[in-house]
Amino acid sequence: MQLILLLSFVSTNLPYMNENRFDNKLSRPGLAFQPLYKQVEEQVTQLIVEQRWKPGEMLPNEFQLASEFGVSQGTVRKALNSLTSSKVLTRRQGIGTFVSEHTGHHGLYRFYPLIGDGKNPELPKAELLSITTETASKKVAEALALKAKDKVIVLIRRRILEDEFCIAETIYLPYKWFKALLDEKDVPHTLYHFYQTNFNLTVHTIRDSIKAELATQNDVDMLNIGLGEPLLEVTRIAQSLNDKPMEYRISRCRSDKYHYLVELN
Amino acid sequence: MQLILLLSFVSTNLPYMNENRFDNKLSRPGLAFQPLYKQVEEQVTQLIVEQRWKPGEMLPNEFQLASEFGVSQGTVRKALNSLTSSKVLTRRQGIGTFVSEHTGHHGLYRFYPLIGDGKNPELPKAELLSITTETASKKVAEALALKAKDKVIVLIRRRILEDEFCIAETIYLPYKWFKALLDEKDVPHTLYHFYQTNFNLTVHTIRDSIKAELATQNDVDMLNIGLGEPLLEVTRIAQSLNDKPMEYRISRCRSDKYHYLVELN
DNA sequence: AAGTGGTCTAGACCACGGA
DNA sequence: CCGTGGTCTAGACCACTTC
Repeated sequence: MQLILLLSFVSTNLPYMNENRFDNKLSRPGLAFQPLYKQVEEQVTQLIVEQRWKPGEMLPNEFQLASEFGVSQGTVRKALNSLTSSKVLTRRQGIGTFVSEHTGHHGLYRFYPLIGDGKNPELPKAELLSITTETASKKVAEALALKAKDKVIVLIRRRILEDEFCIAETIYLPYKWFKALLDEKDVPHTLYHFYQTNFNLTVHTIRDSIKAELATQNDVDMLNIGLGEPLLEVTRIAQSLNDKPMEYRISRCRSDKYHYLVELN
Repeated sequence: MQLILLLSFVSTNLPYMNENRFDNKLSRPGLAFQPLYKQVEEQVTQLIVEQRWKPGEMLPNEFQLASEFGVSQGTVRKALNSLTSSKVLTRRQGIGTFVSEHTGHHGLYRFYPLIGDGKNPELPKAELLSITTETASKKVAEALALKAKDKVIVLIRRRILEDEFCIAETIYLPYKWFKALLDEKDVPHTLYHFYQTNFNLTVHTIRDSIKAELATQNDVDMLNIGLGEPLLEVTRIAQSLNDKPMEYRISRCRSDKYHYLVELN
């Protein structure tokens, strides 16, 4: 009898996977069920996408979020730590939890793997040569998950390290998200931070395919190198926080003094 | 035996950061203090290095490990999950926790980023051309953290994908750890699994530097390609579980039909 | 001193896989 | 059926930062 009473008390209080739980905004029954902490992760990500918290802003503390989502503080913590390990959030003891900014040497560098031989990583400057609008080619449309005749904005840049051209880049952006870019007067060197602050599009993951190529006449003109010299061609698809492709870029990189660096574990 | 010794060092049931804790083998006072779960991570890693559990073997369950290390089950769980995310362990619900094996498509692939264009990842076969012993050059000694005149074992291989040579590799291994390799009759295609099972050396992290190069006469002979064609040269340093460099390799890869793939997040 | 995230513990129940 | 890891909660204390 005591056992029964105890059980009924527990189930009203806050049981794990109680039926009441399914009335909660967070929980779903059946096959599509996700653990609560994953649901919290998704909710928080969605709220960032919706700009409830902007990059650099501080989130409420764990207990406030816990009561908002109707879960315990420990579950919120697990979700926040998971988002921290995927670089969406930054946590600082004694301070708070912040939406990561793609700025400085922490967040940005990891997507700039081209290093001068024997040197420390350094962010190159960029010289913007043109901004145009085109109809996406088949390859570009596929990479950006666009329809056949969708428009894209095309940027052509040269990147400069130590007063020397090192990379020639062609960048394709979906017109539907980036059309305001055409009116922009000053497109900065650090595009990913610019995307984040001006278009609310944060680069979350990238996929680089690397090939070796010979310098064409165009490369010679762009990079001031000899015809037929070997170059690294890096083809990149960048995905946003909600896993939609947001940038397609082809970078042709001098390889005589620079190398592409990867660390895996 | 180790278990008994370890248990004898463990002080009684302990509160968090109690003074008694500092008598525990796991805890250290002062500046070098590490959280308990990190200490458990290090201990478990060390025990794997010492072969208390071999690759593929199952560890004791969380409660047994907890009592052995004198911490709570939750702390052990945090340590085991962390080691799982760094690919040292593999956990399967309902089964147990295992030391990761560098085999099959799960553990091995992540270190083979060369993909046929438009194809799915596939492990290449290898043709071993020579095994020799040399004195390490300055560059090799530096990469492998060896003394000036230490010896290294040098393997030269060609790798084959779909009946075609795609990579020419030169591999340098510290003689002190790999000397038994000289007596080996059958060196298999999958070296990292071989290192793990025969030499108790598990590749944990790699660092690849990628450059574009022109095919030399040697490349022409090795890969059956045209002189002056562009190649990817991948220079790799592989580190073991205890972060010591264990392999230095230079791979010259055909780039006409293959590309090197990186995903970052 | 107050507030934050970080660590640690304890205990409950669930889901999976094998006997 | 049992044992495993997975999820969730609750509550304690520690360490860092700012005021």
